[in-house]
Formats: sequence, structure tokens, C-alpha cells
Amino acid sequence: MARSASSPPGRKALRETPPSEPRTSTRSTGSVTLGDVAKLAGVSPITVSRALNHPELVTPETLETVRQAIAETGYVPNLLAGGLASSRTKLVAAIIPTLGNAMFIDTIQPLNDLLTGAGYQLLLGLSGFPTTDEQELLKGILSRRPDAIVLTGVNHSDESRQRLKAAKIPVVEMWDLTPAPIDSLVGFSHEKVGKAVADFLFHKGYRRFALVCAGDERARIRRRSFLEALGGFGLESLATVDVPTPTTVRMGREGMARLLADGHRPDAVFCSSDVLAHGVLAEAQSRGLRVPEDVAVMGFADLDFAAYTFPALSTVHVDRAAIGTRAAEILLARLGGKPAGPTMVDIGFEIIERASA
Amino acid sequence: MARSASSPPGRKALRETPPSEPRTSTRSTGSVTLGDVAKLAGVSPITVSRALNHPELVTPETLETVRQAIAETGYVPNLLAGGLASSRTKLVAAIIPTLGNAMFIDTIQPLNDLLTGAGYQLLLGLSGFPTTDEQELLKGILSRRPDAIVLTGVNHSDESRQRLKAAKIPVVEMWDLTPAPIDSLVGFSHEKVGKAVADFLFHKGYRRFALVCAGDERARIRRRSFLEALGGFGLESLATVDVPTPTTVRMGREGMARLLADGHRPDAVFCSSDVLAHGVLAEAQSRGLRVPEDVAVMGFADLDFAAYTFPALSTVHVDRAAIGTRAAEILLARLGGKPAGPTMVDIGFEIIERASA
DNA sequence: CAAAGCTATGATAGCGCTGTCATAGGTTGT
DNA sequence: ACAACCTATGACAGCGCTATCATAGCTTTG
Repeated sequence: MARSASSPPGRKALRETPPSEPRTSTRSTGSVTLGDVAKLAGVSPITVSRALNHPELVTPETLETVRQAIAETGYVPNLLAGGLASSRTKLVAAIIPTLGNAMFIDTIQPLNDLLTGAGYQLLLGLSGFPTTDEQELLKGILSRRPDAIVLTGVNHSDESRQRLKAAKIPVVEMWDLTPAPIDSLVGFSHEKVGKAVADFLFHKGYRRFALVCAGDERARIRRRSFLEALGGFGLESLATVDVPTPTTVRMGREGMARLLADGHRPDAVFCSSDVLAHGVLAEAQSRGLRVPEDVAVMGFADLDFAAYTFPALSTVHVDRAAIGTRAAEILLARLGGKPAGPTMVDIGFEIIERASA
Repeated sequence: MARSASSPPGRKALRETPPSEPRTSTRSTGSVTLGDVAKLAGVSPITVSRALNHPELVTPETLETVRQAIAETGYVPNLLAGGLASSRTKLVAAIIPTLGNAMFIDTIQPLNDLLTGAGYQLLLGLSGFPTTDEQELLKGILSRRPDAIVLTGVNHSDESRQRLKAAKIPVVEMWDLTPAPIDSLVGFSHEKVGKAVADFLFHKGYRRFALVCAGDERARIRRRSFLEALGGFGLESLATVDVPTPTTVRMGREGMARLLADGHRPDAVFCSSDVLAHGVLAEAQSRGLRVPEDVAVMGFADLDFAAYTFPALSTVHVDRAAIGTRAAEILLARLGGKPAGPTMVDIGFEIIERASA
């Protein structure tokens, strides 16, 4: 607005300019710039920059003048330009499989909140979208030059690892553990979860096990160690059904229906997520099966509804918010040049015994 | 990698440089640039740029040479620089209240997928975070110069509207209707929903109504028109409980518990979301109340689980994915300079009668 | 075969900001 | 009183990319 009158861009105006003049720019975007604010405030552009980014270097009066000029012009800083000049974008990227899974959402929310509070913005990338693999996604994200990046899981292509190293930014992998992380790591052991659930259910006396498992990488790990542990007890040939991601209550119901249709009569069903478990619960109830007397149901993640279904769901509690919080703390410390404390964090898990198993 | 040997930056190196030389840059980021690729490929930087962004302008052989140079160097374009130069960022921002509400997620997912498919990246802003209001959030987002922006709801401060107009980018408001949108609009009438539900339940014979309502702007509109409609039937003084956001099953259970504790004996409970309705269902069941014989329960949104609870939830179906899809289509058309079709879309809603009411 | 047009590539000059160094003016210490 | 230092501000030169115009080498056309 402060500018529109003085510099009307466009081809026409250019033609009318005498060729001797240094030619007014054809490319200006027409939006208010630092320079415009500076002119109005009667200071140099760099002073405006400082007023915004290092106000302690500017006298209170100058600061006030600049503030007014900013308000008057409606100036919005251009972080593309700022980031290009300073190599700091105030952007942190996080890659998660999907928004459709409440597990990751509960991690992302505190991550976002802490980063936002520290002046960063979170850019979410969804790797579960079938037509782009993580590698492509990562390339796209790195082209925005984030200051740091958060990844879900620990399996990344060599090329991805290479690119991440080349980017020279803090990286946090989360939701799993590995002896060879790219950089920092916040997660828990899915193997131990599988084993712990097997122990728990076996010692409660269940013997006819079934699994309803989604096509998630980490769910598979839990399943494998669950089966191994049961094998250790001398139990073999368990009934398992696979359901596609994203997991829904519907898939849980259908999974349970399929189990029963196939003639299985499990006395305990372990699901790869509470959502699936919830579906199993509903299917059992709709068929008049009593939970847990006729069939026990065990979920995973302890989502917000797990304690409030009827009957309440036994599950594996994972402090999902803590994953996000720790990841944010590690990143913010490192971005601030401070020591980050331990950068390999096992947040553990806990078997929660409620009514359903 | 291709560069690190030839240009060791840093203070030391600078001091050793004779003062007559044009001084090697102190500021280079050390990462591979277009220029590096160009040098390796034996072409000019602009040709590399074209190979990436307008390959049809480059001969196949040149393209191939450039491709190889890119692969060899591991070049990742810098979209900050590109965006600054071209005023196109390939970034679309969307503001939603929270990730914790599956309603919006179901809209965001197709929005993200379509935008990603068209080469855009989606930047999510969460306005529900208490310490930042939408206005601040918007400012932060606009400083990244997105090519377009999607907003949830139609109530925005004058300053926000001003800024959005000044940004001169396509804007889509969604999830509500208004006669005075900022630009484009994709939503449905929450007033009509409230009235339709009141009609539906009244005509099914229910008379002792209760409401469990979250502190959501649009939920309030639905509640108001629901109450108005019932008032039209001569019913007054309904039992209502407010629950805080984000809505959870727990809040639904507690809401129902509170209603009963207060001595209310509703024969129908209308909830501002399926999640709350689900909690109401669980609470009723845990007290031995039959649904819908003793109490009917009605949700809102038709979330994925609504058809699969037991008993299945009667609710208001909203095609949330269609909101995202239409928003994406409108934006992509306008960003591509094509006619966008109608830019005020009422996607409607539908009362779904299942078992719970 | 000259004029005109087309195609592939290049040179130049920014986009809007900040790192870096320089400088004017003030304060302190002896 | 003067060096030594500090503080607030400014000038300048890029950050890495693309819009724009220019140009060399073709093909087309009457």
C-alpha cells in the first residue's frame, strides 16, 4: 500500500521509461519489503532487520520507530530471503507415515507445540502416500532447507542417509530403536513389546491365540517377537489375519469376523493397534461373545479411548507424547548450540491390564 | 562433496588470501549448488535450471548430461533461492484447529495427496494451540510466501483478512458457509445440521433431549439451531453439558455421567462429535442402559468408526474428504491459471440412521 | 538467397534479506 | 587529554536461484 503509488510495475511503464535510465525493475513482487519499512522509519534496512531479529542491538527509540513503520506498512518478513541469506529457516520437518493414525498424531502434537513455542515451524511430510517413497519425500523436504528433521522409524535407504548426512542438520529418528541411528534417537523396542505381551497373556492362562495385524513395519516386528515368544512356550500355528493400513475400527471388526469365519475360536486376540482391538471388541459383542470370558482382546498404544471403551481395553501403554517432547528438546538444544543430553532415548512401554484381557 | 576440496571457507583461509584478490566468499553454505552442477555438466547454470523446471526447452542430450551431473553431485535444489527468484514457492498452507480431531484429518489427507501429486507441499498450521492466535499463526505462515492458503472456518479477524488480501494468493475457507467469504469457500451449513437433527429426533418420538457439546465454534452453531428448532416444537429447558476440546471418548463418558449425576434422564443425547457420542454409548452400556431403548445417541461427522460401534452410531454424515478434494481442485485450477469452476461450494450433509437412535 | 522465424543456450541482473566489516559518537581510565 | 574501548548504525556484498533479453545456429519461405 505504501508502495503501490510510487512504483507501478508492468510492461507499459517500462516502455515509457527513457532507455538511458537504469531501468526500473520488472521483477519486483509488489509486496512491502524491509527497504520500504526502512525508508518510512528513516533508518537503513539492516537496522530494521536487527530490530526484528536482534532487538537488543537497537535503541528503544529506534525500535519503536521501526515498530510503527512495520505496523503502518503491514510488513510481513520474507523468510525465503531471510533463510537464503542466513542459512537458517526456522523450519523443522517431520516425516510420519500418515495423519490417519492417532499414534503419531499424539507425538506430533507436543513436538509441534514445543517447536512453535521456540519460534520454529513444523513441516509435516507423509510417507505413507503410495506414489511417493520416503526418498522422494525427503528430497522435497530438504529442498526447503529445514534446520532439523524428525523421521519415523529407523529403516531408511542408503541414499536417504547420505542426503541427511550431507544436509548437516540435526536428525532425530523416533518410534523405534536401533544400534546404528543416523544421529539422535527416541523410541522403544517393539521386539520387547511382542515378547512382553506374549508373556502377559500366556501367564494369564490364555492358550488359543490370534493376531490381527496391520501392514505397519513396526507392527510386524511386534508380531514376530510375539510369535517367537509363544513358540518358546511350545505354542505353534497361531491364527493371524492381516489388515491393510490405515487401521480402522472397521478393519478390526472385519478381521475378527474373518478369524471366526475361518473356524478359529481364539481365547485371546492381540491387535497391532487399539483401533483394531476396538473393532474386535465390537465384533465380539455384536455376536454375543463375552469379553474377556469368551475372548480376551489386547490392543497396542493405549490411545485416549482405550480406557473408556466397554469393557476397558487392556493394551500396551506407550508414552507417545514423551517421544515428541524428547525429540523437540533434543532438537531445540542442539539448534541452540547447547548440550542435548542423551541423544539415544528408550522411553519404554508398559503393559496395561484393564477389563478386556 | 564435489566442492568441499576446492573452497575451504572460514576465517583462517580468508586471512591468508592476498588483499588484492576479490576475496573468496566467507558465506558459502558448503552445499552443492546449481553452479556446481553446471560446471560439472559443462553448461551454464541457467541451463541446469531449465533442465529441472522446463525440461522441454532443453535438448535430450543436454538433459542427460545434466541429469548425470545432478546424480553425481547429489544436488538438492534450494527452494528458498528458487522461490525468492520466481515468487513461486510450491507451498500451500492450511490452517486447522488441531491434529487431534479426526474430522479435519480426513479433509487434510486428500488435500495433501492432491497437492503433493501436483508438486506442491502442504504446510500445516495448528490454530488451536492456545499461546498463538490465528493471526500470529497466519503471519508466520505468510512469511514463507505460500502460493495459496486454506483456512478452517469463516471467522477471521479484520487484520487477517487484510493480510490475506495483501498476499494476493488464492484463499479457500472450508468447513462452514458464509455469504461473505474472503475468496473461495467449501463447506456446509451447521445451522441446517442442528435443525435437521432436531427434526429427525423429534419425529422419531424422542422428547427428553440432552446435549453433549465441545467448545468448538461450529459445534456451538449446531447447538444453537438445534435448540431453536426444539423450541419451535414447544420443548424448552434441555440438559446440556459442555466438554473441553480436544474431544475424546473419555469426555463423552464423563459428559454422560455428569448428565445422569445431575438427575437428568434423557431419552436422546445429541453430541457434537462421534467421538463424544462414542463415550456416551460406552457410559450408557457400562451402567446397563440399553441403547437406543433407554437412551438414544446421536453423533456428528460419521467418522470411520461410527458404523462399526456396537450398536452402530446414528450420526450426521459429512463428506470430509470431499471438502479437501474440492479445495485442492479449486486451488490447483487457480494456481494453474485455469478456470476453477464454482468457488463457493456447499457440500451438504446427510442424517444417517443406524442403530443408536 | 536474403529476410524472417525458430530453437537451444547464455549473460546479466536482480528476488529480499543478513553476515561482515567499517565508522561515528560516546564513555572510561589514567 | 588521549588512547582504548564500547555502542548504535550503516555500506556492501553476497545467499542460490530464475526472469528477461540477447545471440548463435538452424530451418523455412517466396
